[in-house]
Amino acid sequence: MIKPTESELEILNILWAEGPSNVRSVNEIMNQQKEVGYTTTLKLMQIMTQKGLVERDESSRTHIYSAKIKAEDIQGEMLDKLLNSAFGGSASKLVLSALGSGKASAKELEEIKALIQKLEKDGNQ
Amino acid sequence: MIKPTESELEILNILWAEGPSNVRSVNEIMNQQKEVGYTTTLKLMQIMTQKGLVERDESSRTHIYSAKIKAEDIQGEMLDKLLNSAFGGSASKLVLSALGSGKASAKELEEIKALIQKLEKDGNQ
DNA sequence: AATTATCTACGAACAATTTCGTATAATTTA
DNA sequence: TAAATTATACGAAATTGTTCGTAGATAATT
Repeated sequence: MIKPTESELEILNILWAEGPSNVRSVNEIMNQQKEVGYTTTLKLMQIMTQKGLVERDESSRTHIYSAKIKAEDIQGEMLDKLLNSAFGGSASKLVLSALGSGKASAKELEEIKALIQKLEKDGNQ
Repeated sequence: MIKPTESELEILNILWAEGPSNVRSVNEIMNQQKEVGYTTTLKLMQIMTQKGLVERDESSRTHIYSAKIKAEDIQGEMLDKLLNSAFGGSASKLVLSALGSGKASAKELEEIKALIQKLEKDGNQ
């Protein structure tokens, strides 16, 4: 699978959140965080099309782009990379670090607990 | 805080694992994975010194480098970045993805469960 | 003491990524 | 319909990161 660069990932995130979009609206969302020229975003999205990261509907003048890869796939891959590059392969260290920062809500903690219980049950069979 | 590049992170990992080291030994460990010239590693470590990522003891001809930042700090920072760049800020999605890949042992799952319980308890007070 | 090995410093080539200017075409507005 | 706006395409500059060659100093070996 093709690995997106930093900027490409930003765009993918927008497409995942917003669904199929044109360059202008992607660029506007990008600009909420940092200033980026329109043609910069355009160029990136063109490159992403070439790489097969996004799909482009050219039926009208304003092209519509949509993410071609699933968020989960990239997430899993990047997580794996981080796991090995920064956490020495220890998933628990990573999880502990993630939970420790206090970013998960009570409901989310429940979800995680439920998954752990399931994993433990399956593991014992 | 300064964000290390890919290569710099590799070196930091070695320094975290091995403790204070000279360029040669870092380079040798690097070479176990991929071929890298000695001066390449040297240059990287010099740059890292400038950036303040490592500290250098110059008291003898062969300089000794040690990581200046804690593994936990970088880990937390990189995790945070990944969280926002690839998981839309949802810590639970990240954790679920990490646990789902089956990389955590039974003992690790217990650790995580214990932390969750602690978090839930603290949160209710 | 001369040769060889090992070390740092440093510039610069190379590569990947990001940014944007300019050209050109289509559409909308005045 | 002329002018202004809004698109895409594309080349190339700018930026960032990586790699390494060469020079010069110090230390070890013969």
